[in-house]
Amino acid sequence: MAERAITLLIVDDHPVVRDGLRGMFAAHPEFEVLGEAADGQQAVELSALLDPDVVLMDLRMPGGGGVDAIAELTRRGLRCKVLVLTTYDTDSDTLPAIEAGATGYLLKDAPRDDLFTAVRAAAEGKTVLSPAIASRLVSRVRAPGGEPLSSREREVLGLVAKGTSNREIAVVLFISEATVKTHLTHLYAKLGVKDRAAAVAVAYERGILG
Amino acid sequence: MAERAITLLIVDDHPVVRDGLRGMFAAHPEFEVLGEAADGQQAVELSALLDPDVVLMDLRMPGGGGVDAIAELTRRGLRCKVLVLTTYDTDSDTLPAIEAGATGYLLKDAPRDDLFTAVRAAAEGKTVLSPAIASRLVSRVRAPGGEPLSSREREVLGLVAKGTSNREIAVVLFISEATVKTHLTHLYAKLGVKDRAAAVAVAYERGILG
DNA sequence: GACGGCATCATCCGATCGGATGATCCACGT
DNA sequence: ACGTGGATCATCCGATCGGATGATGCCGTC
Repeated sequence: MAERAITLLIVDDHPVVRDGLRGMFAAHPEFEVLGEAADGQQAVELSALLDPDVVLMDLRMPGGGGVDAIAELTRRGLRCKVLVLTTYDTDSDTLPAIEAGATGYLLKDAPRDDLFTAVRAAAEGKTVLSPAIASRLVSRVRAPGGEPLSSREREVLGLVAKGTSNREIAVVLFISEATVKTHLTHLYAKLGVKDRAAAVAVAYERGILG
Repeated sequence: MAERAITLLIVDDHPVVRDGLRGMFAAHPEFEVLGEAADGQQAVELSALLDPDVVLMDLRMPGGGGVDAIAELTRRGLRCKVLVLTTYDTDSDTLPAIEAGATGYLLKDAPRDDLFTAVRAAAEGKTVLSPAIASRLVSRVRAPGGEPLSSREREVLGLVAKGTSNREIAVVLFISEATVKTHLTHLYAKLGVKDRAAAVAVAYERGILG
């Protein structure tokens, strides 16, 4: 053990959380916190500059979402491992984050020791998932769940959720009613539902609306 | 200043956040952290035991939601002020928490100094709302928001959200299709919408579904 | 005992939706 | 150059929905 400290970058828009993490890791000689970032952009810049072993990243942040930041880090081929530290397991970004290249995914309410263990594992490139997340993942995989909606489909869906009729949607979007219906049938298929009410419900469940 | 330290109780199910807050306030002689709790029950017990000036409370917690804890503190007539510290401003519990007796409502991503200011204000019994929360509140108040649905109406609405047709709902609930439609028109009126899709959306927004 | 709220049911009808089908155009990547 | 996928449009038709209107029975309250 303790050949060399594992270096960290902490990314979170909440000062409280950054302090908590910093304090927690600073107390262990096994870890070294190189810096903190408050949004995705800073995270990418500091990762390139400081070259940490592990990036502890919150997903929901203003000014450059965490998922984009992870994708950018992966694209640049940086060696750092990204450990996503999120608050709720209901995040609709779970899968995208892992697809984007996150090494692990933990809930913030994990016990301290789990955090340390996870960071060590992440530093070695191991994938670490908190139990809640893991179970969500498998259920996702089992239930196809996943086809993403096109931007136009999301737009239509948003109007549907407001009670807009197909004809009205057509007017608002400057397209024909037929096209609106096409988008609807497509998004029904993608969401696995058969009417607009259920589509809205699924959209809220998955965080597409809300 | 500094006649006596403002005593605090920290309630949050996330060790990380508890550490962050504790560290932050411990660094200021103006404050004294009396203890920590990880859920609503502990919060109530420790509040009664330690009699803190201010309780810093997260809303979303396992084993006894924050709102219940606040209501219980109020019911017991404890003198402590509850300052709700939540992560997102999308919480549907905003209003219930304040109704239950919370003195203030802050987002966790507030700057440190705002936090200190808020705690001081709360200790004096002043109401402190973060700007984002405040604006949400006024919009809620302006939009009457409020007629509650009957249990039968909620039942129907839940099935609607699953994509169930009126006829199918009738079968499931052992009532006639006409009755289903009656419930629907009633709940449309109460929610201020004109079709089932919008009803589902509003239901999710208000936390009736989800 | 009258009244209001809730749940129940019925009928009628126009408006809207959802499914099926087939077609054109454009952008993007191979 | 070709294929793929998104966005666009059209037409037809049966199914479903939402509105209007009116009625009955139950229950708790004043």
